[in-house]
Amino acid sequence: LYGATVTNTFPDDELRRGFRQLVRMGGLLEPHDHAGVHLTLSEVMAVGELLDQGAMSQQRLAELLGLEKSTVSRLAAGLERRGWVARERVATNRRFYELQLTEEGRRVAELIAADLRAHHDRLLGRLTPAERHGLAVGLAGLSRALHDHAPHAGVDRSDPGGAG
Amino acid sequence: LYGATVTNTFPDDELRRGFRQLVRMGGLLEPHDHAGVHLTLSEVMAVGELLDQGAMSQQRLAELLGLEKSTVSRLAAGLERRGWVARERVATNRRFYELQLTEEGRRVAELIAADLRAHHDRLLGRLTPAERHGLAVGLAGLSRALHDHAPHAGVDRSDPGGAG
DNA sequence: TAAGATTGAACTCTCAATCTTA
DNA sequence: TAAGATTGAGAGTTCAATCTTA
Repeated sequence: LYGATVTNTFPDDELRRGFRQLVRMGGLLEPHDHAGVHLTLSEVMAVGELLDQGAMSQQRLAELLGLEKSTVSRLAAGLERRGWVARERVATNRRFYELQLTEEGRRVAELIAADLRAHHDRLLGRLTPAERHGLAVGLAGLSRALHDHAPHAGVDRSDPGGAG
Repeated sequence: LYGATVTNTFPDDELRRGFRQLVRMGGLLEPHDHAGVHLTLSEVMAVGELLDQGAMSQQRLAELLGLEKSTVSRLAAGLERRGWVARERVATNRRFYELQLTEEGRRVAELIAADLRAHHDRLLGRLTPAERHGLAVGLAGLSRALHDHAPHAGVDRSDPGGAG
């Protein structure tokens, strides 16, 4: 990526604008209106995790989604209000909520999963095998590099030492 | 990516959660506190575009950033208030604002550019050559596939005819 | 009418403070 | 004290409606 001819002052057009646009467009997760019901991106992610992983606490869901516990608190309340998620205090430790898909919630989650899978199939079908392979390899590496560098990993994030 | 053994009901864990986490972590664009001044991600992008592309209208900036014109209106007002961007109505057509970095704005933008480049250098330095190559190839393909599928490209995403 | 820019309402999210249970 | 969950304030964004200029 770097090393090629650089015409712009800002770094790395491909990564920078590319990633931003990709996610802004929501192309990877949209559409999130499924079968007449509307869900936010985070709600789609949430029911997906509950479908795949089963019952869990709000704290655990927040970790999986990369959201604040306060956000998940409101998110879970919304899903409960719509009848897709049941929230029950854990008997042995009443600090915990146990989140679980209702029957209706499971139905919705499975519809979304099918929609999303079809969407991704179409999307990835437009890539060449080399591009699909490259994406898998490159994202894995990037994810690892970001994780090593993450704030919560204890790395100094604002070290200006290597500027230039 | 697809084609491998699928254990989860929701599609494509790698893409789905990976991308979401990547951007949540902000690892690609952070840090965006530079030399004592704070900028939002969108402000960083904005001064970057103005540095690279020169003067432009708010509409144009909104396109480049993938933001609504209303968002850019407030964003530009903020940058103007802080003395980094000059907004002048175009003489020949007073509907347009011409956005342009001030001298101070250019100084800030160049600092950010250096910070960001160093950050990306460190990040990409943690990837193997194969991963860097894969990322470039894969992202280019994904970007193309998303663009073909994008709403503004005229593809049937939500059938504008009856969506009211 | 059309196009660029602005405003107001609503939504998602974070952060800090607080409540509740252990 | 500690940990899970909730609440309130504030930021950034979108959408729809409006203002301004052509």
